[in-house]
Amino acid sequence: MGKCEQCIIKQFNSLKALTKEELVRISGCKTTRTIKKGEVIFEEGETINGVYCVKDGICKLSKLSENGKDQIVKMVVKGDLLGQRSLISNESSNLQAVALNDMEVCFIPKSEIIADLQKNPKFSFEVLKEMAHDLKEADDFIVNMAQKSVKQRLAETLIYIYNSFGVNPDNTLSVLLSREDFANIVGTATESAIRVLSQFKKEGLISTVGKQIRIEDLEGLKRVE
Amino acid sequence: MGKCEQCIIKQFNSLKALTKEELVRISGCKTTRTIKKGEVIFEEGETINGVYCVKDGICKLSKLSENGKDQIVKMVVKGDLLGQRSLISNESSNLQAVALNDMEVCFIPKSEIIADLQKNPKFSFEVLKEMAHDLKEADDFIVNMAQKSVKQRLAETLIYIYNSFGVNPDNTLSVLLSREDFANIVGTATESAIRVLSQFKKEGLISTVGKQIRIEDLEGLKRVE
DNA sequence: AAATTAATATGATAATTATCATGTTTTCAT
DNA sequence: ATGAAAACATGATAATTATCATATTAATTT
Repeated sequence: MGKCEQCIIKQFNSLKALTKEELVRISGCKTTRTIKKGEVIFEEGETINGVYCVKDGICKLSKLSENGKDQIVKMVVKGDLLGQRSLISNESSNLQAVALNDMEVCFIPKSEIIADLQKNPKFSFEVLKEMAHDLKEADDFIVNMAQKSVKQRLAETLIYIYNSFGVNPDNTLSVLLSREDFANIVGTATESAIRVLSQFKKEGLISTVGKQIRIEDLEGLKRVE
Repeated sequence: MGKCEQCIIKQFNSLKALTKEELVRISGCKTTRTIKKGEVIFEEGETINGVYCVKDGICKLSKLSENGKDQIVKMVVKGDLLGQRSLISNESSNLQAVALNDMEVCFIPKSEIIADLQKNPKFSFEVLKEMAHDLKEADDFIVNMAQKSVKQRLAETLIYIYNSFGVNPDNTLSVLLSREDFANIVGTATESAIRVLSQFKKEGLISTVGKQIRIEDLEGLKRVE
C-alpha cells in the first residue's frame, strides 16, 4: 500500500500541510478503496467517520430535494478531499456522493485526523482556505441558478467541465455525464436539458459522439443568452 | 468604548474562542461604527481588511449577476461575523453588504486577528465550524433555488425570516424588506414577488400593514406548492 | 401642503420551462 | 446475438415566470 508521505496527490489538498510524522501516522491507519462507476460512496444522512482523499476519478455530490429530484451541488475530482465538512461538524452528511468514474480513494478515519486539525494550525488554515473557496463557489452557483436561464446555465456547465476536467484525446469532455446528470446540475427537467443540448448541437456549439460531448465553439457557448 | 472581553455579543460567534489576552489586544485596536439603514458596508470587489462583528442590526449580502440583477445570498444578523472569508483568502470580497436596519458593528483589522487564527487552534476550529455551517446552508439554498417554484421559495423565505429574526410586538416580521429585496432573495422579477405575496394575502397565509408583513398561517405557508 | 419620486400593485402578453406521450437508440444481461 | 431495460430524443401542451404597460399608494422633498 502506498505511503501518504510519498503520495503526490496530497499536494493538491490541505493534507500537504501535515508534518511528516503526522503523515506517517495517517498512512498507517488509512484504507485504500476502489469504487466502481455508479457506486454510492456515502448516502445523504449517513455518518461519515473520516475523509476521503481522491487519488483518481470523479464523483458527484448531490442532495435530494423534497419533490424527489436530485440536485448536484458539486463535483469532486482527483486531488480533492471528500467529506471535509463531517470532520468539522459532528453532523451526518447532507449530501450523497456517487462515483462518475471508477475511482481510487484513501479513507482516513476521523479519529486519526481530528487531533491534527486541532493541533496543527497550518493544516487547519489550509482546510479553512479550501472551505472559503468552496463557499465562494457556492455563492456564485446560487447567483447562476437564481438569475440565469436554463440555456445559460447549461452552457456554463459545459464550459466549467471543459475547463476544470479537460478533454479526452478525441477532444470530447473527459467527464461523461448522462443527460439526467446535466439536468440535475442545472436544476431542470431531463427533457429540457436534452432539448437544450440538441439546440446547441444544431447551432454548432457542441457536437456529440454517442453521449460524449465535444465543445466546438467555446466562445459561442460563452455568448449564450 | 466597550471592551471585547466584556462584550456578550462574542458568545454568538467564533470570537468566543479567543483568550482573554487576545480579546484585550483586539479590543484596543477595534473601531466601533454605526451604519445607517441602506448604507453600503462594503462593495463587491472591495478589499476588506478585517472582520466586522455585528453588535446590532441586520444586513444583506448580495452579488450582482451579469444581467444586472442583484442576488441576495445571505443575511447577517446581530451576533454574526461579517467578512470572515476575507480573513482567510486574500481575495477581495465577492459580495456587497448593505444594512437593512441601522446597525452597530465593531471592525477588527485583519492584521490584528490573522495571527490568532494561525496560533489559536480553538479559534480557527470555531471559524471552521461556522464556515462548515455556512456551506451546508449554501447547499440547501442551491437545492431550493434549483428545484422549487417561486411560490415555494417565497414561502420558505418568509418562514426563514420569521424563524430566524422574529417578529415585532404587533407580530409583523421584524426585518423589513422591500418587495424588491424579496425578489432578490428568491431570484425572481420584482413583479412576480409582488404577485405571489398578493396571492398569499388573498389566501390568508399572510397579512400586510403597509409594507410590513405578518405571518397568519405558518403551517399553510409550509404546505405551499 | 403640494409636488415629485419611489414603491407597490395589477393586467395583458410573451417567453421559458415542465409535463406527458411516444418513438428511437444505446446499453446490458442472459 | 437477442431481448429487456435504460437512456436519449422530440412533439404537443400546460404551467410557470418574465416583461411591458399603467395605475395606485406611500414616502420624500421643497
